[in-house]
Amino acid sequence: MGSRERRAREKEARTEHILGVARTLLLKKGLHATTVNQIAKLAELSVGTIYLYFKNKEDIFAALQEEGLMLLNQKIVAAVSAAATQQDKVRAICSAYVEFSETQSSYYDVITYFLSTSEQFFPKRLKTRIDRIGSRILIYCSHVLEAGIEAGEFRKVDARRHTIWLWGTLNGLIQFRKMEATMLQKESYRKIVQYALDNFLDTLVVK
Amino acid sequence: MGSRERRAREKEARTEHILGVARTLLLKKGLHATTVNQIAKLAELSVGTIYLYFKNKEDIFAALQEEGLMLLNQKIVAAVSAAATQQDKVRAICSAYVEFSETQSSYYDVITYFLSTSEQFFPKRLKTRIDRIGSRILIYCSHVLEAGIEAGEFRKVDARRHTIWLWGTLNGLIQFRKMEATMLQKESYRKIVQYALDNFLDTLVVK
Amino acid sequence: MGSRERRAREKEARTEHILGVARTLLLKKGLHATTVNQIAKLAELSVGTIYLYFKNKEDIFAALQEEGLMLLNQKIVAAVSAAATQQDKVRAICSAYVEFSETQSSYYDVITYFLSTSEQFFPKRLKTRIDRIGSRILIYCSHVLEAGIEAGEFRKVDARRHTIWLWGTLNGLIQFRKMEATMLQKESYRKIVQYALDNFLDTLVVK
Amino acid sequence: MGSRERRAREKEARTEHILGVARTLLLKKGLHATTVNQIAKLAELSVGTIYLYFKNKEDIFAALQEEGLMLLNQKIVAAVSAAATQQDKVRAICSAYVEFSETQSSYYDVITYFLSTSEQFFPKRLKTRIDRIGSRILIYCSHVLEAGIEAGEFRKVDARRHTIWLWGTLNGLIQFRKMEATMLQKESYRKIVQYALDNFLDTLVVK
DNA sequence: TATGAATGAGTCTTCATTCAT
DNA sequence: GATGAATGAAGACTCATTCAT
Repeated sequence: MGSRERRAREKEARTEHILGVARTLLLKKGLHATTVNQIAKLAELSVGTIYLYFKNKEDIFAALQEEGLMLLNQKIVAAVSAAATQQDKVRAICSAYVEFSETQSSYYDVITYFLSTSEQFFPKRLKTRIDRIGSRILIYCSHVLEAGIEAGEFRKVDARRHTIWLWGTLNGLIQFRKMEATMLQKESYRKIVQYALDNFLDTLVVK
Repeated sequence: MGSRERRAREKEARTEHILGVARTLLLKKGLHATTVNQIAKLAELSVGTIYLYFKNKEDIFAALQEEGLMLLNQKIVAAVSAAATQQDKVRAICSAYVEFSETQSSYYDVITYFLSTSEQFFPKRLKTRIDRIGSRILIYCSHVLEAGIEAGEFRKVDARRHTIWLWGTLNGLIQFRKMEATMLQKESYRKIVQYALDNFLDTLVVK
Repeated sequence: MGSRERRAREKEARTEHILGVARTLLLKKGLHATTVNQIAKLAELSVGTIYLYFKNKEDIFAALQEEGLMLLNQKIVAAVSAAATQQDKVRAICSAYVEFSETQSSYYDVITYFLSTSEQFFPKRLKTRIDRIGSRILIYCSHVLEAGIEAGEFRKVDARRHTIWLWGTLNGLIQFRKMEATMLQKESYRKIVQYALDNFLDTLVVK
Repeated sequence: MGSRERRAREKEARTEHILGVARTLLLKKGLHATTVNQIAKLAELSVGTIYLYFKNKEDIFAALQEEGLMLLNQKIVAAVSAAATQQDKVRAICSAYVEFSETQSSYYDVITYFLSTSEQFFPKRLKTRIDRIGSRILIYCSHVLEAGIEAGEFRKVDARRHTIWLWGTLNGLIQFRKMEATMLQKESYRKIVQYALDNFLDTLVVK
């Protein structure tokens, strides 16, 4: 009987579908302005059905966030493995991150949306679960720097702090994308990121 | 007649008062949980009166943001003038910024709250007005770098880009404060900021 | 300024009005089937207005109950003072109680409705407040029996227990009114009450 | 073929099973909070199946009530047959009733739940069917009193009315159990029942 | 100017019932 | 017979905004 299997697959497909719609709405209208009724309508489902797949409105968005962080993690790991030198690995991380913020912009926005949403919406329970995934990524990137140091390719910096610095920088600069037209005066934020990365590597690479 | 004057002054005082209350509530409860009725009650005014001074709930929070940016601008200018060397001026900017984000955390949060809130809450009209104030600050900081370059104290970097890089970094790292307990593993984000600044200056200062 | 006064009076009138509508609906449809929307509609008010006068659906019905118990208390006290002999006072209590259950049947039903609604709907807080009013009535009735005993009109019974017995009996029998057509086979429950009271007094009065 | 038989037996067993679950839930959570989905889950059946055995949610609870009254009837008959004197038979009825209200409190509550629920939940059709079973119990008890009168053990009272009085009293007092902590001031309601019964028998027994 | 009672559309969530498989 | 996913009307409650006083 593939019936049970088919059911399971359909269930997952439906879940994905709802999540997709929710993501779209969240990013178009923001967290609070996105209502369950809207999600239902856009998903062409009844409200009740939404609640069959998710316990809560909260649950929907938490799922979205986890999904996003997982995906980011994968992208970074993949990018790093494809790179040869340690310096290239660092560049790869940045590219992966920036690219993720663009191609998966919906996910990226959801993540930062909640990063900056201090405990107001999410209960601690969900917050920490998500922070943990973030930590995993952080540790992974630190390892890359450490490897570079051990390989003699990088100077003996504080790997952890350097990583946090890099990450903060990326987050901060990516946020400026929304201001390309105004504050950046039409200069592509990507060029700024590239500029920052080059300078960052200057502090790191042994010459 | 000083009567008209007095009235104008009273009007402004009232406006300030409402804004103060709104800020308090916004930061305690978040944007959505702050209701006009609450503002009215805490301000010991009637709801109607609030609408006499502000067209909208939206308007209240936009005013809050402008106020905040103005204040930030002042702080930075003051900090810079107090510093002697160009390097100190840069350090002063950072301190001022981080301090502002802590001591005037209410204002800082309001600013970033909306910075990261893509057109969700504010109509474009308000957004650009705010970006413009941001630009002014940016330009001011660029001038400090340029002055340092001209003085031979700094290397011939791209002042504008270096400034944006710095600002992005600061913003990004300040956001991590919320994660001191989790992702930063109890390390003070301030130390991270210091670490980043030292490294940043390494890319800038002529040795 | 009678303005503030008038406001207060209007406010109370409105409250009464809502309570009246709520009572009507509660008794016609039961607690759960009575919705705030219905109350609003029947009261020709908007839902929001209902919530201006009552914090909760719960609050509405609690108010109803207290009102009812207060009224009952008054009726009993009045009836007792009008009676001459102790025996007459006891009869007066019963009459008052039964009459209350008929003429103020709405109130009576609300009271017993909640008496029998074990903590499911009301939080303890409200339950005990109401029980307290009930206790007051109970004590008052006990005093009548005690007075009769002291006057040598009644036998030396346990006044408190005799009172509870009487009250239980009345409650139990009044409940049968709903079954006049079926279980009582068309005999008026009032006659049954009369019969019970006569026999009850036989256990009490010194002959 | 025993097949048809077996099927009938299985059907009945299933019905009993559902009823059992429904009773459990009803008493744990109250009528309104008990949902058909819950019943299905606890019964390890699908919702659809529930609707195969019962037309309605209403139907389930009506069946529950009938079951309960049947059981009560049995208990009373059994208790009476075990008693020797007529007085003991009356005491036996009371004990049986009070005990039923305690040990089978689930059933008792269901019965009174709906007794006091004027046509709110049940359509007349169901109400009268239930009243009829109640009547049967009433008549049976009357017979006990009549037998006592005929035996010269009881005074020549109106057997029917005396029975209703007794029953009303029991019901009324049992309701007070919920108020042991408050209105009864920690005195066991059972003692009150005993007290009432003793006094009741005083009006009945020939001395 | 100032008030604050009133509005009502809109929020999240529940649940009895149906029906295709 | 049995399943359980899907429905959608209905529930309690909120809140930005208006307007008669």
